[in-house]
Amino acid sequence: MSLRNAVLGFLALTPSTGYDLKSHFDGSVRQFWTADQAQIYRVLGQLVQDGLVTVEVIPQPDRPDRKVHHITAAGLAELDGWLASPLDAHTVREPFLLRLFFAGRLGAAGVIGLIDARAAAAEGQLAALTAVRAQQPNPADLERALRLATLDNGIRHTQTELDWLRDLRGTVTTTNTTSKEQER
Amino acid sequence: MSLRNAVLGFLALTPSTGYDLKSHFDGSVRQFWTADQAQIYRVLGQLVQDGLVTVEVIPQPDRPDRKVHHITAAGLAELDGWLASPLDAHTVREPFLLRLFFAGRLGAAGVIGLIDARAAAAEGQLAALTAVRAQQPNPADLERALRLATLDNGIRHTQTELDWLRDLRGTVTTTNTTSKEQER
DNA sequence: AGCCTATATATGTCAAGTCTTATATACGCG
DNA sequence: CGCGTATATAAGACTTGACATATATAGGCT
Repeated sequence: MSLRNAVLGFLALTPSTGYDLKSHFDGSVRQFWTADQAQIYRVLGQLVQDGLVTVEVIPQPDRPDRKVHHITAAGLAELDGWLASPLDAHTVREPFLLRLFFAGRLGAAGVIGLIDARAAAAEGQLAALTAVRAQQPNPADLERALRLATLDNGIRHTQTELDWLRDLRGTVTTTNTTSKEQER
Repeated sequence: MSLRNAVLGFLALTPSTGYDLKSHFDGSVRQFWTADQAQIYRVLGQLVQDGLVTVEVIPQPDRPDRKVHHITAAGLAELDGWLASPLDAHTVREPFLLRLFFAGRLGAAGVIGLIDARAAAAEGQLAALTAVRAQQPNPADLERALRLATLDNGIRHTQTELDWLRDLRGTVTTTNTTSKEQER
């Protein structure tokens, strides 16, 4: 359901083809939302049927015609309705935490391996995000400020994850040592 | 696919019925993983078919018989394989960030409303998590340390979210003021 | 010469998860 | 006395999303 609204959101910014939309998703919201290409086209079809979007066909000689989708007044209304609707408690899915929860079986060494792998991934992501962040100019308006904020959110949470991993690594080492000593 | 492994993980801790498993999911990993009751039963069926789990039927006079599921050696092997497998980059879904990305249309006042709603939810969650955390004894072994760590992860990220929201609130107010002054 | 990528849309299939309903009994609350 | 909750399992319908594949051309890389 959010994909539908996200597509409306992008179309409110600028009319786009399905192909364009896929680029927009991959380019600017990838870190907190992904969209499947096939799903985008299906959603566009629904939006047209529902009268929230109109299609302008731009013929191209060599390639498939561009079907540029424009948001309608009804579409904007639905978008605004979504933006202003109450927040629904969304169910988080963190596969890493799930694994960690059961990872005691691996023993301390195995857990350290998991932690380090996770930390490496987080370091990479932090580097990528800060690199993107460094290229951003100071936001001139609210819209840009918000987009920048979503980026900062990712950076802060990634940093928090790294901090937590560092502390956990220490704890696991200590706990393991203690446990070994108890065995003696 | 993770649900399958999580079920194996719980069964490795203690034999359980589908009903028990639902309670375990809701009770201890709810904050980072959810499981649908119907899905749990379907997964249990698959695990039995695959020989990773055996069923012990305990008749009950009044109620439906308890079908206690026990993990097999093959099941433990599969669990360990999962625990030690490389981490797959999981796609994050943050509906709030998606909304914020497009929320410029709402104007500063509307965005502040979104931020405050999110902050209220996060405050509530932080209170709930810290309350649970306060009841936990110091972990005696690795398994308990890891479970406590997943709780700490939630607390830290929730705190980070609150910090970010506070800063964002300030930024939105400032940006809005600047923008208004520019309009004059 | 062959392969990959980019541009552009579309269908088919499958897996996974969500929601609803069904069946049975017992206990506590108002 | 009815309603919700707890105990227990299970099937059905439905939605979403993920992945593969098809079509068509052009340009660049190896």
